[in-house]
Amino acid sequence: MSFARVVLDSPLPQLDRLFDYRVPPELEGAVAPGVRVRVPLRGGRAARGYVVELAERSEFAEAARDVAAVVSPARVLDPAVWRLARELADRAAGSANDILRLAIPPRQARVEKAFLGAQQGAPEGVPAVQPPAAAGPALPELGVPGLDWAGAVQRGERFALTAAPGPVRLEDGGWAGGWAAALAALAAHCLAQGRSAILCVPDYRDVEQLARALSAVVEPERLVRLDTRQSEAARYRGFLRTLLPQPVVVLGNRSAVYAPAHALGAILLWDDGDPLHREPLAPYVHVRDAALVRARQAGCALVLAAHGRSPEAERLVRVGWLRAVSVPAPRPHVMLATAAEPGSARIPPLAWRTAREALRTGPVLVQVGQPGHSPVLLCAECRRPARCARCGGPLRKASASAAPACGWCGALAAAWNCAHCGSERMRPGVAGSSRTAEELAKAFPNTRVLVSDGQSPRTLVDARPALVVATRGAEPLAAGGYAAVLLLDGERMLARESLFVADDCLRQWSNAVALARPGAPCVLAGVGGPVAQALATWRQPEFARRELEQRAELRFPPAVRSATVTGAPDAVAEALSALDALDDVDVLGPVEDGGIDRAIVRFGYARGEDVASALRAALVRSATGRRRAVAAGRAEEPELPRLRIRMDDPDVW
DNA sequence: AGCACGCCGACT
DNA sequence: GTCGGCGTGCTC
Repeated sequence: MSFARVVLDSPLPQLDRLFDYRVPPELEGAVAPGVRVRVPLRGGRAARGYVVELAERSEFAEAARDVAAVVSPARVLDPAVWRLARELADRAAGSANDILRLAIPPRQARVEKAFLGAQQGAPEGVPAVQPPAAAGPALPELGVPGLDWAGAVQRGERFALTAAPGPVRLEDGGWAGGWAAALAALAAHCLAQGRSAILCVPDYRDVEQLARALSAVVEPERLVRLDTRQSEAARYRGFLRTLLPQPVVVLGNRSAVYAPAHALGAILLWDDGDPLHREPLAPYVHVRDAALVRARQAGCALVLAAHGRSPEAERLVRVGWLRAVSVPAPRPHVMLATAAEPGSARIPPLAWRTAREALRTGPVLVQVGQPGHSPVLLCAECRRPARCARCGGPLRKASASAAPACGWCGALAAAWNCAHCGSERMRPGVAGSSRTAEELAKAFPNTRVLVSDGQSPRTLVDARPALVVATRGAEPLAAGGYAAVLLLDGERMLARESLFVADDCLRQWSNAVALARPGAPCVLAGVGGPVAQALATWRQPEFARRELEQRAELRFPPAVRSATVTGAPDAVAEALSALDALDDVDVLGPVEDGGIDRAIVRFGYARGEDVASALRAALVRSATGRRRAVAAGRAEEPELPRLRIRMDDPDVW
């Protein structure tokens, strides 16, 4: 008699552990580690789950019931992925099962059938090894001095890589960012050693770009894409492909970091500071953290590559976990144009001149902060937001010629006057991308003006002169690079209330500057101070280090970690009391908001395990303990908010 | 989540 | 004496 240890597919924290089931004779052999199973639960309920391992004996031998069925023979839960899910869940005070939901795409029966059919002849559950391909493409230069990459893959070394700015020409005549070519080369070398590489990039346009760069150096049948833009079927097909015992290059977004790639040699993460790398689903594990833990567990190499340096990456360099390396490149030509009168000249004279000059030789990128026409209208006198007379909503204009209307109730603001100063005149607030485009079209009558924003992003523009107005993050690549780059609305971008604005702005400006051709002028308008200096001198790591030092003094992340505890006041108090005995832990709050308490716990990295396990235990207690603390209220009382724990939430700062 | 077990009030 | 109320705790 043997037993199957099963992880249940349930969101309940109290079920987040392994359950033992007997393997009935008729399922002997079919129940194998990694397969999806159906199992009974007390009360005639059926649950789904994955077999984590088989065992000869069990503590629960008498209580154990039989595995009900094997859903399919595909071994979709890789042992290494299970270990990763367990550790990440523990670190994030969440369920391993929640991680598995990200790691294993939903089953597609038809896709799986085709996959298993192709494995005919191989022992059950063990896919056939495909013959190694004939001599592949020639390996590209790595271009990172002092980096023994082959040795690094062997020894599992970790790096913060600064990529060279500027686009590069690909073999097929196309263009890609230098960063993409660099990462493609690292992945190709890893593959040449017979090891898999995982490439994680923030958004689908980065996937496209990197896929182009990879196509020159990796055979197509060795490349597996796992991105959010794919259909469910394509994603599952790609996922199953990574289960085969042969090295591949996995390219994708956040969840690619969990791919069960065979003989993993390296994890390569592009632009770890991009907010798209934050996982929006519980337990909210950042891809950077997942990559760090996985690289340590797998003993594989890790590269955090960027044009700049996130404070998190800088911290890892400071503590010696990452070694800083870079692709040598000339420093970009960045000029600062500080407006004489603050808020007046949105496009300073230097920027106009630069654009005019550059337009003779190629496209000019204009980065703006906001999409659309003009999101808000302000009072022309007192500069306060113009409000709807009827409902108090913000007034805006849908296009240049449209009448101002309320963004909430839609009422036209016919005879408007400012509720504050009585003025009858409005002026546009921040100009959006299309408004800037109109403005520029007027100023440069015989020039093409292209717009790229979140709604209709462009990926590539040709090398002919054009003004390319793009919102931050939606900048197209230009063939040969931009002849000039103008960074507008910097002041407005920096004015956002968040601890991380400066990092974020510097990162986005750096990425825009990196789209310029070598030596092309780039103008940052209306911003001074250390952030602007860091961009102009192209010394982002030093800025990151200063940020980190300041945050260490204030005890802000990433100098420390944090946990947000929310819920009913007594539940929050109970959870916090579990932390009393720990040192290097302090609590901000709790503060009350609509019957819900919220507290922020800060702690040093060394305390992470203790804090997470204490909070997790409190969460389980609150989920299993007396459900209705106030049993007296029998009617539909406003349901008590359960306890919620979130580790390292950047949005609270 | 759902369901079984368990310890106090009205009943054939 | 027993049936059943729902609070409490467990799920291999």
